[in-house]
Amino acid sequence: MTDDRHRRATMRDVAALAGVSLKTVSRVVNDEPNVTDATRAQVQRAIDALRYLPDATAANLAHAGRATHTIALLLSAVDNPFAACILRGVEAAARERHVAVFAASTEELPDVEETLVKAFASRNVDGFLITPTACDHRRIAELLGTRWPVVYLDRVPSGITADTITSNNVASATAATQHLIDAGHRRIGLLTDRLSIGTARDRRQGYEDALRQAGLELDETLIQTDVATVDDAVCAGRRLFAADNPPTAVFASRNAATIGMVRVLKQLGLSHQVGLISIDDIELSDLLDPPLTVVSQDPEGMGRLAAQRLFARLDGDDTPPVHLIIPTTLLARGSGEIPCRVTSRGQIRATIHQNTPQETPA
Amino acid sequence: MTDDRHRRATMRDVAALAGVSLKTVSRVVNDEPNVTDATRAQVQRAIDALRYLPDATAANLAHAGRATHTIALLLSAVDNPFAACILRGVEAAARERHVAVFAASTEELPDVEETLVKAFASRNVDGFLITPTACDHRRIAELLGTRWPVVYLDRVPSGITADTITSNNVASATAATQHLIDAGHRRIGLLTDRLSIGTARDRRQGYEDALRQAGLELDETLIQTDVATVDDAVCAGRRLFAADNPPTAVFASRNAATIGMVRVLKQLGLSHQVGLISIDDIELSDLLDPPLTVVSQDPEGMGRLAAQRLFARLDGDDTPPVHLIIPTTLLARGSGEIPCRVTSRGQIRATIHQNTPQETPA
DNA sequence: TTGAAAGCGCTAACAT
DNA sequence: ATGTTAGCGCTTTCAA
Repeated sequence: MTDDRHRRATMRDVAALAGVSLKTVSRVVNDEPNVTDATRAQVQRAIDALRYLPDATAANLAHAGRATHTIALLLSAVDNPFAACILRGVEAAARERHVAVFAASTEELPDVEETLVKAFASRNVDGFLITPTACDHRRIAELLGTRWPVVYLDRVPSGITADTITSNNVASATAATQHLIDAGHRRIGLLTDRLSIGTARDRRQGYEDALRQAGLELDETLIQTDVATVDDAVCAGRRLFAADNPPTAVFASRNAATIGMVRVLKQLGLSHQVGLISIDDIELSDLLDPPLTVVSQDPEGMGRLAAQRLFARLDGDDTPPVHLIIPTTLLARGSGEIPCRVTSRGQIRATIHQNTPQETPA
Repeated sequence: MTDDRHRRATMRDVAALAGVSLKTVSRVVNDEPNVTDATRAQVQRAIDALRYLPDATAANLAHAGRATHTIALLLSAVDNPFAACILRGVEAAARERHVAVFAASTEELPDVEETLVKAFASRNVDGFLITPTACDHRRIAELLGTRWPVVYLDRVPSGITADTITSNNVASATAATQHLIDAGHRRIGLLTDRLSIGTARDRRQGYEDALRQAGLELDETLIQTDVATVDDAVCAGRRLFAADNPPTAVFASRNAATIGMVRVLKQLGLSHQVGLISIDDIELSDLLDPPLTVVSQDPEGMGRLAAQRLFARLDGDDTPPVHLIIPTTLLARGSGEIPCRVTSRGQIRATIHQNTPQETPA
């Protein structure tokens, strides 16, 4: 061999050094009974001397069907703070069971999602935790069959029934919108993601519910969909406030939407005039001026719960799929309590021109 | 068998169904030559019918010493925005090579770090990317030997020489401190992590260098170490401003330190009186009042570069270890340009008492 | 209490 | 172009 230095000690090496059989070493490594203390010590010495580390994948292969103690977590993007907290929660639950976590980003692309699922299934993970992209998930469910349990996170997968953990999106959106209505607003803008994503649909639903309950009419021009990035949100926000009859408050239903909206309001000098409520708390949001009123979710709890559900499935739980809904909390911090001061049509628009004319499209 | 439904089709099953030998299926699966199109199609049909998915771990075991296309990334905490961006960069580079990434948090605990290293080595990862905890890394280096290459990230590991990617911490800290000096400050507070962490030592070094260059004396009472969390930073900040002769500006050398410091300054009503510069840009920090002046790092680039270095090692690069240093950028946005207005001793302290007496310790 | 043989799912080297 | 044999590192029989 050219690079024997790279070779790793095997159980066979340990057995040879300790002067026992393979199986005896196996017994010691796996803490099985029927080994005398003397033999055990002898083997242990060889293990230490060779710095032997068991090969978990070979062990798994031998005892076919046994757990690899490895799971895969598919997020839209691992660096989104919300996703990062989910990962944290998953990791916490996983560590207790000595389970390792593969983390990956789907980029919201069904193709990437499927590629990742195959890649991890091929690596023999025990199961999957997936934030589903907006596509029919029957393909993935078929691919995984009954061999790999899946728990869906944050969004309900379409086309299938499976274990799912989400926030109470409709109720959260209703509460957020209601909160703005309570502050006197009648024209409330909505920023939301692509409606192919269930979460976005739910939040729009909650928004509409609140308007209806308050007897307010739905104005489609106040609704900006397909807001996936901060830049999208900036564009959407500018569009809203360049319109003839702009909103007096905005409900930003995603963290990216919120960040963009805060940026726009600041640029337009409207931070203290326009009400703003957001879903998803972000670091520093309580230190903004005004502090951000948010409907705070519990991504870490979501991750932990999803992992626990997956482990229950792996432990043999074969009860019907459940949809667990995690409650949210409205944190009134300032931006959502700005009263509706606009009485005459167009007043806010005038303010825009005055402060930052260059920001308003021709 | 009790649960044959859970059984996964093997290459043998495919061979049987296609009426060919194992090896022929193997050739088709691995796109090897010497299979007629007809046979290939025949095998492919069996693969599709059985929804066969190759077992990557078995393949790896067979061709011993071959890559598993799996690496492990150890971060201090996966939900820290800085760490999450590193993960993102690593993932981007890894995906190009079809490499899967295990992500895990050390919690800054050497024991956890070692446990994780063993857990991933045992799972046959190809190599490691590690943000080292504050401990002698010879143990880990010995454990991993030459079998597993390691690239260290963000911090220089102590006790060993190995591939390492860091920011230019000393220079960044010097620049940050110098920036405050340029604004007229003479008493500059420093918030930094435990000095057992190299990064913290480097940043303190840079701070001291800048003071020395400006002919300013070092005042130990202005230096708060062991700031690891936001809460630590809040406490440290209060201590600084409760002192007899408080600083007129602060250099917060970590994102947690910055967040805590912003909080304290806001509570004390000093946001516009005290200069503040930070290392590590955070989402929303440009929207604070005043906007935060930061020395921005490139965690995503760091992650990507580290992964590329690891892959180079895996591809056989055996040149001596390198220490790659990623440049940083000072973004002057407001908080760091607040001029030094304090002329008489104790003036700031008076302000504190006036605004929020309850915040000042007895 | 210990060990020998068989085989997990796959690939390498060598037939045919 | 296709198949056979051996074996990766380990665990499971089952025998001693």
